[in-house]
Amino acid sequence: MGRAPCCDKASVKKGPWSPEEDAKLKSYIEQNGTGGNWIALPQKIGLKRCGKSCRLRWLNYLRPNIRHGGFSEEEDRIILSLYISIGSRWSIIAAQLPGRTDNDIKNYWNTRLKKKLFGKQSRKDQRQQQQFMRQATESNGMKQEAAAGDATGSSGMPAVTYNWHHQAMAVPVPPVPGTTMEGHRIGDEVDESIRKLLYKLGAGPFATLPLPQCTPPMYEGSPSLVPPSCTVDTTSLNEGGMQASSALPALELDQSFHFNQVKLDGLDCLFGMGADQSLRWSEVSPLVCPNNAVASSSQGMQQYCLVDESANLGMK
DNA sequence: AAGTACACCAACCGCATGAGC
DNA sequence: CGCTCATGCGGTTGGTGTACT
Repeated sequence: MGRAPCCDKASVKKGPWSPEEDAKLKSYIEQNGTGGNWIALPQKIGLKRCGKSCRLRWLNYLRPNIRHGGFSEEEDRIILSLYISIGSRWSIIAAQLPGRTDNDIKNYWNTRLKKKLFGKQSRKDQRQQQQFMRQATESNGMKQEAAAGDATGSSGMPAVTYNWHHQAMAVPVPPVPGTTMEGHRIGDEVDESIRKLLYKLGAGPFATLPLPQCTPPMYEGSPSLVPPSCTVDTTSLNEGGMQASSALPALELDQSFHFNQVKLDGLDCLFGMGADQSLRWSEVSPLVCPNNAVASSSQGMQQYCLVDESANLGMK
């Protein structure tokens, strides 16, 4: 026995929204709000749409201050950082990017960012790269430094490539750790309720954005480099195991990492586990941890410093 | 020029959860 | 305490436009 449908599918219109429908929905909500009942809303305004569909349309397109497309490097970085710490919880990630919707971020991740990160270039990107290389060849006789110079992405040229392997190293490191393009620390933007939600959801110590806290593999056990409560030696991940220092309750840590292991399926290579070992922490770190871009990679120990948020949240 | 492949993204679907009764 | 219903969320699909062969 299946679940009862949320609306009568036979009498409900599906597919793309027309401008008239958009206008109806938008003007009604702007004047009256949703009334706390999405199911009843389409009937009230004479739309032959499912309530869920109305809600989605409003949240993703009609709501004020929605931005589409044109993700910045900074946004890329935030998305990646959050994805690494909490997985595919797009609504939470979206909450950190004003004007972005979870659907937008999800689409962006699935269609572009993932490829960018794992080195699979889209044809568009390949073309951009080829075009650039042609131009460079024509004008400069293929001078290497010309390409390297533009790789920063700061000149109006398309970045030399969107291939993550190149770009990660090319991403300019912001002057202030964890600073967004508007000059706010990301941590400052985190709504308290979201923090609580993250904690509740099992993100636990991950509830703090990793940007300011993560430490590159060059760390070799110096306590002075470790922010308070707990650390995780991810070298054990390479052995298929997980160990934690005593400061973090083992169960919680296990759950957190179980969650992340599941959710991060496909990100294995970030930890040197994947078949494609071409991605190294030194390449990832500038993107994930701009403040720690120093990473000289080869020492093997990937150290995440986890801040116990529970005290901050008044949960202890 | 036509057919095919690919990229992108809007929208749908179904599950999980919480609120209300 | 259990049921029902509405909402929110993440995964997936389908349509459309564009590039390639």
